[in-house]
Amino acid sequence: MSQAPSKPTNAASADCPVLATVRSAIGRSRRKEARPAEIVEAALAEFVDKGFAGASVQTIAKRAGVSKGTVFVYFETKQDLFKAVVRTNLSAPLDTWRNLTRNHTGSARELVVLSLHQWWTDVGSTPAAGISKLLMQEAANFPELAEFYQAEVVEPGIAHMRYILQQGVDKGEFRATDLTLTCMNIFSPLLFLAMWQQAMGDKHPICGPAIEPRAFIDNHVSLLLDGIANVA
Amino acid sequence: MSQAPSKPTNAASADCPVLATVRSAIGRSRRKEARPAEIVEAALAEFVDKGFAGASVQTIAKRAGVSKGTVFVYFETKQDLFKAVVRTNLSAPLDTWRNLTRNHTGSARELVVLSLHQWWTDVGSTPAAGISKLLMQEAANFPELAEFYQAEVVEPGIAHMRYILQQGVDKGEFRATDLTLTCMNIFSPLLFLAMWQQAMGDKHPICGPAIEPRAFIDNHVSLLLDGIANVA
DNA sequence: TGTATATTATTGACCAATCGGTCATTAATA
DNA sequence: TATTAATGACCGATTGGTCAATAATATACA
Repeated sequence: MSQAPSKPTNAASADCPVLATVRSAIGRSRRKEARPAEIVEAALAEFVDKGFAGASVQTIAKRAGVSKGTVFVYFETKQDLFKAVVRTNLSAPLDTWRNLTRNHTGSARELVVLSLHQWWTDVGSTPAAGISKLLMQEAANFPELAEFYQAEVVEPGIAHMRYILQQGVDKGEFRATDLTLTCMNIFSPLLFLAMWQQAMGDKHPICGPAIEPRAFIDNHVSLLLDGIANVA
Repeated sequence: MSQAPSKPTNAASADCPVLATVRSAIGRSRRKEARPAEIVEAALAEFVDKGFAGASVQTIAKRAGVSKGTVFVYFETKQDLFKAVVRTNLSAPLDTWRNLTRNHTGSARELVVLSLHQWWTDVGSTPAAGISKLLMQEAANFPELAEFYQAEVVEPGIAHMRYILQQGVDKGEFRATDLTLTCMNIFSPLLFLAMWQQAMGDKHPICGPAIEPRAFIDNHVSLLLDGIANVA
């Protein structure tokens, strides 16, 4: 209304030098259905790298191969985009776990090993692992997301592992412990490793010889099940 | 040189409504020695809350009870301040650990328990724990800090725990495992808990009945030493 | 099938606000 | 009075967010 329509200036020299994206060459294309997913995917990478405050919508748009305006066509605010990114990429591999458990005929011990390796395959080693790192930083500023994460990932995950442990106890394979604490102790090294790799992974050769995830998990399971104490 | 010296305007009505700090009432005071530490302390809280990009120097200055200009008197850039914050608050309780180990006469098992509880007392439960959360997010953008953290905290910590474990193995208390992996598996639940409490702690009643750190550690140690498998 | 029109997905110039950072000025101390 | 710690108005750059203009498509008509 009070906008001054001085000059549109379609000068193709502005500041966006290289799009560097798949669909770069061709100018604008119209793909209403595909856009949100593309933007969310680009935003995931950017948010994981820079955090919520550090990520710029401009850069996200560039990564997605669209203009900044387009981002705001599909997401009202930067916060909304952030929430969409988290909600989209949050995942506990619940269905896989359920199948694993349902079809399992061996020992509870084997099932624990399988579940943890499955988690690494489905979550820990995927871009979705970045969400954990992201939420750890932004939880205080997005309490609703923290609750969502708690309800959709943490609690179901713990409930499932708790079920496996309980079966092991019932069958006499495992001794009785505080199952909730034990579940958290089972998951925390994996979550820590996932975040660590998100933070230190690949880039600069820090952390000496990077941790080999599978060996780490195997060691963890070995400690978890048998402990390190020699039978006296 | 090209500065336009229009009007200094000492109007005491600017935009800084409430200082809300200890020394609020009195105007300016001159305490060259105390300033850096005060600013670093205020910055720690702000950086931990908001991350590097999300924290504003203005707000840090307000928390420290000084003006923004003063911050830049003592720290050249925001990045320098950030580095100072990390370097100042980084701590492995190495000396405490060394004394613990030197004076210890009991079993290696007891020493592990003591060391972990000591870590929680000296680091995990203190504001310094926020540094772990912070570095997890910013490591990629501050590789030098990541290396510093690696060299000053991670490696000495692992080396110390490794020493304890080796003694246990030598005395026949512990069985032989991959000591490096085992050390990381020993520390990761504690680090995870520390970060979790930094992220979710106190505020909004997420995470059901918040984790009780000491119980968590005891459970962890119990699993670590004895495992959960029943002796068949 | 080819052309004109209506529709709408996409754009980028623009805006107010805020950012990190500077520096001439101010006031507390020696 | 001389020294210097502390200040806050100011700067250029960048931010999230808006919107009239633009161009790619679907539709209608020939």
